Amino acid sequence: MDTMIEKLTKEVAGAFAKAGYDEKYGKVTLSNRPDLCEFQCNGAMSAAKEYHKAPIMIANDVAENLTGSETFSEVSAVAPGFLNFKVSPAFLCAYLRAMTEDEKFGYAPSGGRKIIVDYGGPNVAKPLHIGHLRAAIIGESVKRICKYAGNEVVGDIHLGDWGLQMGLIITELKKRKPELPYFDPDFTGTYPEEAPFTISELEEIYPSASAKSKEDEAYKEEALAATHDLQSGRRGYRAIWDHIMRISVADLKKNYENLDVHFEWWKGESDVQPLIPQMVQDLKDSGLAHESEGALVVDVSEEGDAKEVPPCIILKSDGAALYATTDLATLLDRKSVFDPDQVIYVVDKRQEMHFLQVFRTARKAGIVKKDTGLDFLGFGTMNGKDGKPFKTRSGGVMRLETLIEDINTQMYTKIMENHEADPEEAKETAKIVALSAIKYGDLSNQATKDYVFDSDKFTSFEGNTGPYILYTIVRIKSILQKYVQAGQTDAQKTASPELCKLMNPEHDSDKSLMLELVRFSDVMNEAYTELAPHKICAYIYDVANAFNRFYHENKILVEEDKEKQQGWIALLLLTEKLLTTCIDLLGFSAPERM
RNA sequence: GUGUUCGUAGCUCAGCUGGAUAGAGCAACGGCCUUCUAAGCCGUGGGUCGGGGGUUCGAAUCCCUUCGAGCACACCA
Repeated sequence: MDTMIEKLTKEVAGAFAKAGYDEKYGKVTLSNRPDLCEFQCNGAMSAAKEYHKAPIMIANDVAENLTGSETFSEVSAVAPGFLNFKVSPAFLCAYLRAMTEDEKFGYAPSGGRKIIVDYGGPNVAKPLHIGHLRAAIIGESVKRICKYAGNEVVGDIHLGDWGLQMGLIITELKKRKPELPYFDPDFTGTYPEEAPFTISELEEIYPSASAKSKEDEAYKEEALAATHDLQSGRRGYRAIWDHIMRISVADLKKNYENLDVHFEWWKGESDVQPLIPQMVQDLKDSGLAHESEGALVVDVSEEGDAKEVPPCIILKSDGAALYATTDLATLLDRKSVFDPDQVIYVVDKRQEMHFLQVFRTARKAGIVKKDTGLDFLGFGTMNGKDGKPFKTRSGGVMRLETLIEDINTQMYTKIMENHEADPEEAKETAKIVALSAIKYGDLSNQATKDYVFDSDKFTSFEGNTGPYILYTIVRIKSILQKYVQAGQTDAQKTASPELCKLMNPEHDSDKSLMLELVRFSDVMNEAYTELAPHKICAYIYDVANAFNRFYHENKILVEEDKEKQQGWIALLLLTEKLLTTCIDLLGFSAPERM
């Protein structure tokens, strides 16, 4: 099914052709003067050059060819050469009806590709902090958008599970509990199933070990050695590593679940380590990798670079692999197990250079197929109200759990202040609404920009916020529920045929709402091709505004004219389904009441 | 220093691939609840789109320049 814009463009392009002009000028866009028209076409002005003719004459020619069109109720050519349109109610209703009958409201993306979204990147044994929040929120939404666009998509958390932090933990554990069998090189029995630490101990062990290693050179040496031993497969260390992983991953899962963020793959850096030696050998054999200042590097600078891109380091001068190496091996692994058409990295934008190097190396070396898309979706920093990176009051890094707790509590308090509510239900509702506040607050900004995390603003549920969107949905749900309860027919059944009853725009609030709903496919196309969740936010905000205006002007449940009422109910159903779909793509949901 | 992103109302942000009078929200002020959730709706005030040039019939948008801010610039991830 064509989108509204596509349909209109075809029609107008046809009129251009009929009038003897190139149909490429027939592009229709949303009006930016809603007081004058609903849609517009500026093609006559661009065409003026080619045909050496006054734009208004061209516009007039085209307008003439559109007279009698069933699509438009109004076509006018306005100086200097604008073509202004209003769509006919019948056409609008037909389109809406088609939307209600389609599972995706007429959205028909090409889809069919295999996409990996890489959006986690937490380190095991370290608690999630607010630095992980944006990746999780944006990545989850991008993933859902790509899925909705008909692609086979997997989200990969890409755990940091192979670095020095592991050696540090092992070292510290050894100091504390040297009697454990893991440290006895001669131990040949079975290691205990129970881990020698809990998650909270683990979270305390790492920072303390990290601090010690910075002061104590010998300690650091030991940790490095332990890391090396682990990586070369020392049995006892590997067993500790298994414990760390099990405990830490379970905890991470719990935390991500709380954010309604779910990964299909829980792969980590450790998974691809076995691929590295061969990959490095191949890079050497092909002549791509060469030695430079003691390190093994691949040159990736290209003609036309504004600035020379430093080479991609594959092995450090001591022979150790690093970040880029692991990322390349990960791409190799992904190719062999999933063969993606596109890999999207949702990462802090400060890593752009690194990924540029990795992408270029991957292409040069054939680690990805030629036509595999590699996209870097870099996001900006989350700042506090002072405009500086978000910190706790004491200046430390804030744990994600703490942040979420705080917002939940704030939201709960507000709900209870607002009206009487069952405390248990209010608590659940608060969670749902708080999540929408956090996510919408993030996603409504362009991902690439830094943004200010202002919890007062996000929880204020006024204006352009998640709670406002949820409130709108809840309002609709409430009416639909009452409509059904009032002994009317099942609301669902009245869904589509009645839409045509809406033709009569007595107030233009219902037509405005319809015009918003009809934009859905165009918005989805944009959000998908640009990987831009904020477009969906902007859209549902418009829909919510249009609905609330409509709601205010029309009393639905007491409407005497039953046909009109049914038409409205159908409109509500569509609005509700559409909003619900959109917030699901953003990664949150609506409660029944709030 | 080089590169890069950005600079829009007091604050936080939109502005679709160049179009008509630059839009929201917050904050300020004024209306609207005996009727479907007032977490709402309607209205008022608030702008030299950092400055300067250029391209164009037409620029917040494209190009150049300048000022200011963030970020990145080979063995960390």
